[in-house]
Amino acid sequence: MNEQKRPRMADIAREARVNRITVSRAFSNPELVAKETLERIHAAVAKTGYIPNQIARGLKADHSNIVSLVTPAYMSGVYGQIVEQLSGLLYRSGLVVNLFPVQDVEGHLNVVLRELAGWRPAAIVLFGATLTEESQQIIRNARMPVVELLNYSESSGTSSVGYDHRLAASLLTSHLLDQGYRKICYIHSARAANIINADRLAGFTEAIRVAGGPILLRSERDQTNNQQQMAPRDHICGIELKSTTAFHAGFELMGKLANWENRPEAVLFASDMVAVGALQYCLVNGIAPGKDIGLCGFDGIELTSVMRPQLTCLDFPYQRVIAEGARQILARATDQSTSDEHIRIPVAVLHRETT
Amino acid sequence: MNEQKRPRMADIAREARVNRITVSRAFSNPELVAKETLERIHAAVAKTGYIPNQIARGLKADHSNIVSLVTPAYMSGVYGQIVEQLSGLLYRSGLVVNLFPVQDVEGHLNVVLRELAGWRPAAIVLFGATLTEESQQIIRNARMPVVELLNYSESSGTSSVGYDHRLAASLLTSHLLDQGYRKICYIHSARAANIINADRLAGFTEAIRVAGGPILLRSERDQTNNQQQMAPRDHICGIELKSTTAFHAGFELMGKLANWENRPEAVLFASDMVAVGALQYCLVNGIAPGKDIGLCGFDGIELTSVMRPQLTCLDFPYQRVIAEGARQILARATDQSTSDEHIRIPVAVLHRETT
DNA sequence: TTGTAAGCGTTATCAT
DNA sequence: ATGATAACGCTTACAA
Repeated sequence: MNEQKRPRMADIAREARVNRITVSRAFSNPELVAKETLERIHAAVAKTGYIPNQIARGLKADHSNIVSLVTPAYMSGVYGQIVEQLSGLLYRSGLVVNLFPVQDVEGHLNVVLRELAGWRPAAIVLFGATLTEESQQIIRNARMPVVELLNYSESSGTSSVGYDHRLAASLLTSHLLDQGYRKICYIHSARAANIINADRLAGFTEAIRVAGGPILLRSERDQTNNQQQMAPRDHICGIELKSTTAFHAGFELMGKLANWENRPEAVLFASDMVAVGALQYCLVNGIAPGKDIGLCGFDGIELTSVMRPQLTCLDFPYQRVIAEGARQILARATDQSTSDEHIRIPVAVLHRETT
Repeated sequence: MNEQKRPRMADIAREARVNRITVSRAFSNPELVAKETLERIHAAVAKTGYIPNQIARGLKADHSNIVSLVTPAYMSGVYGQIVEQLSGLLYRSGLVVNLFPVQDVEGHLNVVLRELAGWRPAAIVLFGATLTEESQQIIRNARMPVVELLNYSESSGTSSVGYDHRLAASLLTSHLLDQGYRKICYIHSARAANIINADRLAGFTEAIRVAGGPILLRSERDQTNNQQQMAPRDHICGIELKSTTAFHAGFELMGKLANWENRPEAVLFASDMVAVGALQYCLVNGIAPGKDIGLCGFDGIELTSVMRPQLTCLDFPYQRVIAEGARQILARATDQSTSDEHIRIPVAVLHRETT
């Protein structure tokens, strides 16, 4: 396979009886090349199936039209939509998006970051990754524009568009308290290699503390065959979940919560998918969400409004993240000197039927 | 911003008082470098924040450890899981995965393909893209290993691991017929720039024809504010849906189907998400799936088993796609001479409660 | 409008 | 164990 050698620019040049540089120009500045010459070149390209070597091009140019997004390996909910639309917008501006999925594994982020930076993309876009000191070093050393999306941060050296997840969690928790719920359980991922998760947890505990409530931690590492019984007064419950079974995890977890001696009055879920699973459990088992128990999602993926009763969650205008994000990326990819900008997207509680 | 120049290998060499080539070796063959020298080099790297330029490296080496996946811009259901796990497996073999999302827009695939091929990845992985003659040309000219995932194909020049979507659709349709359903409606995306969708449609019509039924086409371009009323005897209904509103689309479409004069006895959905939306409509509106109407999903995303009643769909062992896919990619990325291989993953109908 | 010369940052090959 | 030299395929700067 692949016996024949790949054609190079020199081959096109010979074929079209011009200098290599003219072929180069035909690609980058066709308006500078005579129409007839252009045609010969195009013919030669078509005939040989020439594909310009971006690597060689990049070596000289030291920039590319690729925007690299660093994302969680499993892109659930809003992530997928944001990537889809962002990619569409940037494409229209001549940029090609590529994603580097990061495993939730020690060190993977740094490996990816280093590799990616070595390819000198036009810009690096981060999706709620937790940046260790080392990660930040890498980013700084890369000396290329970095935009953080989804979480609002004021860290210098990177721009950001997103909302304050701490505040958001706090708002949702306060909402539950306002509705009269007292014993509130927070369900989040126990493996929180993600700044967003950490911020949300902080927001929850803060709101509970402000309300004078005790915070009782519990981490359930394996919710399928767990030995430990949950204690009746737990407020916070971290579950270690495979992202690919979030719905089931929510379903099963709700089963346990419902059977606690001292069942929580409301549950706040850091993941909409887990929340939907839990909602479904309630529906099947005759527990009326919004009456018998309060259920609250987070970002507000599409499903939260398709399910009946509809899940209370955040009113999060993620379209603004896309629009502002695209604008920032474009500006920074084009003009390296653009300075940092931090845009906070406002969120509110979308009070629906489950609370 | 980014004032200072990025350090290069020569800078490290000077700093560590060695030749450039020794620095190079320190990265690629550290065992050939004296321990002490290695330390000086590492110190210099740490001090300057040097990041090897993959572009320059690639120019000389003409290969990289990057595997590029060409995926739909919005990765729903199983796609996401496959990418996540595949990326994990390949990472353990020293390969870094990056995704190129393709918009469902004329020509975008070819733009992406050409760009991507120019970066000379170790392998190209295709996710159910419809390859035009031009796309195939590009792939052939790229002269690099190509693996098609998710759809079984026997096209030469690329390996493949997947199932036969035509057969699958046919199986599901036959299942519905076997259950006694006669008036069966098939709901699929009207914009089918995707070989998978085309195959599924073919499988459905084939099964209906074999059973002696008439095929009645209808394409509904805009299901939110459509002028045309659907005809009562339609068998096939293509809906043009924004991928980000699949659940709602299913919900609303089911509302229409349910109110046809001559309501279909069963509905086969090419998208699980649309199917779940439809199921939810039935639940809310007192239509009993499996009794009043047959509902059938496709791939079998997690939700199909969390919803009650559980959705009938395919029993699709996608883990095998991941395992076999990773094996093939690895073999081809490592050894360019590996020959084509076509693996057909068997599927069966998972008869559940909605049929 | 087209061409010449030089060099982008790395590694393969061959020395020492 | 380390070094010198010559590429890799393209583009920038300048020249004609």
